[in-house]
Amino acid sequence: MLDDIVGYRLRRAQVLVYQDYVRTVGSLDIRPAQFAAMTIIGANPGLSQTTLATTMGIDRSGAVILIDALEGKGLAARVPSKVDRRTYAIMLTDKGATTLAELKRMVAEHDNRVTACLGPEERVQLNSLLLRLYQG
Amino acid sequence: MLDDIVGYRLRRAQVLVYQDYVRTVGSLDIRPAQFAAMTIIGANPGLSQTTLATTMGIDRSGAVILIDALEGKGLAARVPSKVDRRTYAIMLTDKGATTLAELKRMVAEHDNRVTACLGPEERVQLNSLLLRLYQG
DNA sequence: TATTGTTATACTCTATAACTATA
DNA sequence: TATAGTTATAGAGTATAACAATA
Repeated sequence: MLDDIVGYRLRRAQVLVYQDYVRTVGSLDIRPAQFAAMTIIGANPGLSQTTLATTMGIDRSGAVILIDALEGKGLAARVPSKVDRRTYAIMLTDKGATTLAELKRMVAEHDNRVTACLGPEERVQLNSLLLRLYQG
Repeated sequence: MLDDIVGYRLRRAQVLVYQDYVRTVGSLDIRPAQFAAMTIIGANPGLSQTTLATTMGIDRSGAVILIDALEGKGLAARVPSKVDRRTYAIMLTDKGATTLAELKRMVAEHDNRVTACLGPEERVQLNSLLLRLYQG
């Protein structure tokens, strides 16, 4: 009965995947949301906190906390914008870029392990079905 | 980059599915975990709180809070066990059984809406792939 | 007036550890 | 001693609302 509900399966799968994520990158102590933020900053250096927030689908106040954490670890930096003195350009530090590269390796390994029970074409299928679920 | 990571897609899909769940059963104010608990109790009347907890993969203390909430709404009841005075037999009340039946209809509708973008055989595929993800 | 970043606050979910009463 | 239920507490995650500085 519960097993026929997509939300229930999504949650159970996510719990398991999350546990493997923590086991994999636990030593670095970078949360999934922090990894997502670092990836987005790495691909869009100089973006504002509000842009980061809307990209991640969270509130602006959440981006503040996220950047606070990354800044506290020396992984990201707030650079005052020269065109708009209300905003910061968010950048990865050198340490942040190095750490992100290492994280990407670890997360790729984690992703492979977590989907090890699926064949190559099944992984593609799963990703495509999930994508359609949240893109309509 | 993020879109290639199964954990990221799972989370994004789950957020969307959760929002639709809240919109669907919002008026009843029954959380997903509470619905799961009610479903399990309905299928296994008289089970103990510890059994419920292990079935749901949560801590015993979490089951206490869950049953407290259901009891507070008059949906479930703790019946003292006659064979082991440490335990309670957890039951749905009549109101709980009625509410569960209504919830199941609403959740089925919610599940259909959320997977409306998929064809019938794609829904089966998604459920099967998710199941294999957390069953190995 | 509107927007950016910020803070304070609160709420949900969940885990851990210690307690009690029973076994 | 081991287990069931309970409580207190703490942590992560996120949202809301209000504020100052700037546009």
